[in-house]
Amino acid sequence: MRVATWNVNSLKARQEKVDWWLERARPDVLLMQETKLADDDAPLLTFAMAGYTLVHHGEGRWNGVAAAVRQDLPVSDVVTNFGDGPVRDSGAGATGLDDEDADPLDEARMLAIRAAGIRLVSLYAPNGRVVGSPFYAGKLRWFERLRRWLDEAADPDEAILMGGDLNVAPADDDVWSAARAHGGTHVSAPERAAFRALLDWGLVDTYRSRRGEPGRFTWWDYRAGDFHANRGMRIDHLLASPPLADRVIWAEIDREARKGKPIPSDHAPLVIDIDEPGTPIDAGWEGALERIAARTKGG
DNA sequence: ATGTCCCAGTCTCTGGGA
Repeated sequence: MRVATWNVNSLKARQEKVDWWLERARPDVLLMQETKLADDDAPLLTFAMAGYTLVHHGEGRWNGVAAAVRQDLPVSDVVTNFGDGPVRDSGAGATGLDDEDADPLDEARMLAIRAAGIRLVSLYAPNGRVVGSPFYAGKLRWFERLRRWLDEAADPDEAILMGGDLNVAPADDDVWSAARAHGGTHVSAPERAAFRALLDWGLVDTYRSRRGEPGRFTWWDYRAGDFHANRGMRIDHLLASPPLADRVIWAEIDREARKGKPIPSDHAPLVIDIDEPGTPIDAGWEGALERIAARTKGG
């Protein structure tokens, strides 16, 4: 079982890159964020042609979360926006987040489904902009709502996998420079406490549980050659409940997807393989590609 | 380096967000 999460920074602009990556990595499930599409514009046919069912929760110009699931895996139990009702339309006429009444809990940032016996959640946490700003306060409120949803609607003894752009670098090893992180967000103590509250509930940071090295990031600013200088942050995560976390045999960030033309997203996909305990762990990405190709061929 | 990319509307440029 291969699951990935990727902030695509506009699914419309990135369709070709996403198609390429689905072919490259052949995930069973790809969780996506920042699709920037209304549900009516979700490219269901394009994903169907690639062999995937697309479940989409969007609002238009901003945000938007989705899950692409291998076509032969039935999808059930769809929940959007923590079950709190419809999000607001950010399309024509909307003023965006500058609206004083804007609340990230009214935005398309959460989608849960069940597939392959796993509860899968695609999450796009608010950016927060500047520590102490109303947007930062909204970010922390959103994390409180996420934790409450876990408390009320989920169970750490079941198979649950939460993936997404959480816009938090959990530790200093997860950022090129904690002192220079933009606006001080993503690394502040309250944000890291909000992340830890998810671990306290019972979730495991699957990437960190399998990969100890510092300086491995999922996001790099487009500007100033930050990607090539590896000035980035590890802010996209796959958090698993213990029954799943114990079976994670491999975790990787695919930097290849952040390179080349057409212009990629500013995030790279994070991917994990879940298999029987004791399955040998391949050294790197190419080995994992070979493993998935062999399994695909063998049925 | 105020550095780049996305989007929609004001529409071949601008402004907001990341």
